[in-house]
Amino acid sequence: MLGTANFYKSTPKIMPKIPQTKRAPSAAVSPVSKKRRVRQNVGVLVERNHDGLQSNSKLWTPQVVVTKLSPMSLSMGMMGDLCTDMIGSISGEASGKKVAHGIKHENVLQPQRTSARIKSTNVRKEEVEIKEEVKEEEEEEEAEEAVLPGNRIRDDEDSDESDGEMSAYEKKRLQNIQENAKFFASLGIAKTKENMSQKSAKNATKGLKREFKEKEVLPRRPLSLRIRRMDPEGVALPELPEPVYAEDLYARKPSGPFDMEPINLGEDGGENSALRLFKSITSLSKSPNKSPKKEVQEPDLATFTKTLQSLSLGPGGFAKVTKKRISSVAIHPSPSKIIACAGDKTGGIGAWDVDSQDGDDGVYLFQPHSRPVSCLQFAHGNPTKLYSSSYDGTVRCGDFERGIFDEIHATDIDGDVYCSYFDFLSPDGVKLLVSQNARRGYVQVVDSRLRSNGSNMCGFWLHDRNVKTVHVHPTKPEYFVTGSTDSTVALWDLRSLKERSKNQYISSVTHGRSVSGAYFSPITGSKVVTTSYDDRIRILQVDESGNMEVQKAIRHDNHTGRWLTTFRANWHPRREDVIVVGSMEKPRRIHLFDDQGHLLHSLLDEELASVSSVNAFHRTRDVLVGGNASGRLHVFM
DNA sequence: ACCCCATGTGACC
DNA sequence: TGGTCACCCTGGGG
Repeated sequence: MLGTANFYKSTPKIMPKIPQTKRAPSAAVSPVSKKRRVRQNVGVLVERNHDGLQSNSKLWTPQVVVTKLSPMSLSMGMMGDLCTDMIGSISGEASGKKVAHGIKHENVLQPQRTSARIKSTNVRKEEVEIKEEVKEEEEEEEAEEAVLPGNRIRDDEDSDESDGEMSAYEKKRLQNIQENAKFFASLGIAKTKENMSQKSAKNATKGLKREFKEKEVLPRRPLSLRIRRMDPEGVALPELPEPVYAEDLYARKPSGPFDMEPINLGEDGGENSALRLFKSITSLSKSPNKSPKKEVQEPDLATFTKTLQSLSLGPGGFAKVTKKRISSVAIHPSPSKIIACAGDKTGGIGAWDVDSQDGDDGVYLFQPHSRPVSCLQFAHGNPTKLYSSSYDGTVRCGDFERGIFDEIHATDIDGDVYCSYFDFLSPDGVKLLVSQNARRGYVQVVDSRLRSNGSNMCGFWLHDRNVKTVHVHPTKPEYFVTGSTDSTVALWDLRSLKERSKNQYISSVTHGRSVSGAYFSPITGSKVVTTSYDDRIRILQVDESGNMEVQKAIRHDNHTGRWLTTFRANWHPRREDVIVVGSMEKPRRIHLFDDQGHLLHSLLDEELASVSSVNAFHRTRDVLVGGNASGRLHVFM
C-alpha cells in the first residue's frame, strides 16, 4: 500500500534548489510560416529527436538534424565544454551530464523515448548560450527547423549502418567532428591554459607562509526545547495526536446506498433546500422529454462561432463548489435551469444551482466517494440520475428523485483497482462500460441491476498500461474507443472481446506519449478527438471499416503537471465541428477549436484567473462550464 | 524497481 | 505584502 507518509519522502527540503531551465513557452507560431535559414559555418553537430506526426509508422523514429554553430560567437567558457564533449564523442563516450551545458550527443542508432520537451529545452539553452545576440524569434525558428522536411535525413539512410558501411550522414558527422577538433586545436587553448597556470604560480606569495590554524571544534548545541517538545519551563508538552494516515482518510465509503445529504449546510440547514434541489432536478428531468420540440437545425459554423464569441462570464458566473481540485464536470441537460456539477480530488461532488440563493448560494456538496471522482455524467435518457466513477474503486449513481446515492459497481476492495472512467452502453444508464486500472488497463461491462461486485460481469484486458478514458460510439454502441497511458488510442468491438485471452482492437493509433482522452464525435462518431501528453490534440478520422487515421494534429500545451487535472479535449455535444479544451496560456483561457484544427475562439475573463482543466458544454443550451484546481466552476453563458 | 522532476493554486504566515 | 507550504496513484526520464 502506498501510504501518504512516504509519498513526499523523496522531496529534498533541505537541499538547495538547483535552478531549472525554464520550459519553452508553447509556440504560437505556425511551423510553416517561418522561413528556413541555412547556416554556413563549419560547426558542431547537434542531433535532435523529433517525433513526427505525419503517419503512425513514423512515430518514434528519430529525426536527425545537423545544425552548425558559428565558432566565432563561442564564449571561452563554452569552448571548454565543447572540447570535453568533442573529445567524448571522438572517443566514443556518450557525454551524459554535460548535455545540459551545451552540445548534446546521443546515440543515433538507438531510437530513444527521450522527452522532446527536455530536448527542445536543451537545444534552446544551447542557442542562448552560444549566440546571445540571436533573438527569441530566431530560436523559435530553429526549434521548428526540426519539423521541416528538408532537414530530415530519412530512416533508410541510417538503416544501412549495421553492415559496416558508413552512411552519408555518419561520414559527414565524422568529418565535422574532425574539422571541429582541428579548429579547436588551431585556437591553442591548451597552450593558453598552460601559460595561465604558470602565471598564477609566479604570483604565489614569497617569504613567510601563512600560519595553519586548526579549526576549533565547537561542542554540539543541545536540542532546542521546541524539538524536545518542552515548554519554556522545561515541562514536557502533551503528546501529539496520532497522525491520520491515508488509509483512514481515503477509506472507501461503506458499500450500498446511502442518503444524499449535503455536507456543507450544517446539521439541519440543508434539509429543505436540498429537497428543493432534488425536486427541481426531478421535475426538470421529466418535463423536457415529454414535449418533443422539432429538431432545431444547428447553425453553420460561422454563425455558431459568433455565438461562442458572445459567451461571457456574468457577474455571478463562478462559484466554489468543491473543496479541492475539480477532476470532472457535468451540466444537467435541462434547458430551463442551469445546474452545474463537479467532482473533486477528495471524492466530493458539488451541485450548483446557478441562479439559486439557497444555502451556500445554491451550492450543495455531497460526499459519495473517498477519492478522486474520475468521471461524472447525467444519464442521457434519465437525467434525474447522476453517475460517478471514482479512484476509490466504485461507481455510484446519485438519484435525485429518491435522494439516494446508490452503489452501482465496486471493485475488489483489496485489489487496489480504481475506476478511471465510464460511459453508458444504454441511454437509461443501466448498462455501463467502466475502465479500471490495476497497472494494466481493464474495461468492464457493468449492469447496475445485477450489482454483484464483478463476479457476474464480463471484463477485458485491453491495454498494457492504464486506460484513461472509454467512450461508446454514439450510434453503434457495440463499438468503443479507449485512450491509454500506453500512448495508444484503440477502437474495439465489444462483441468480439474475450475475457481471458489477449484482445485485438479493430484499429489503433499510436501517439507520441500517453493519451489522456479519446472521444467520438457526438452525432456520427466518424471522428475521434484525442488529447496526448505529446502536446497535440488530434482529430482522427474513422472510416466505415473502423480504421482510424490522424486527420489533424493541433499543437497544444498539454503539460498540466501534477497539480492540475489533465486536459481532455471534448466535443460540443450537438456538433461535429466544435472542440473545447483547457489551456495553460496566460491570461488563462478556454480554447475552442474546430475539427480542422483552427482556433475558433478563446474564452477569457478577468475572473478566470486559473487553468480550467475540465470543461463541458450544456447539451441543449449555449452554456459552458469549466472547473479549476481549487474547486471553482466558471459558467460561460 | 526506485528516485527525481515539472507543473498551478490557495492558504498560510 | 511576498515568500513558503501543501497538495497525494501524473507522466516522463534516468
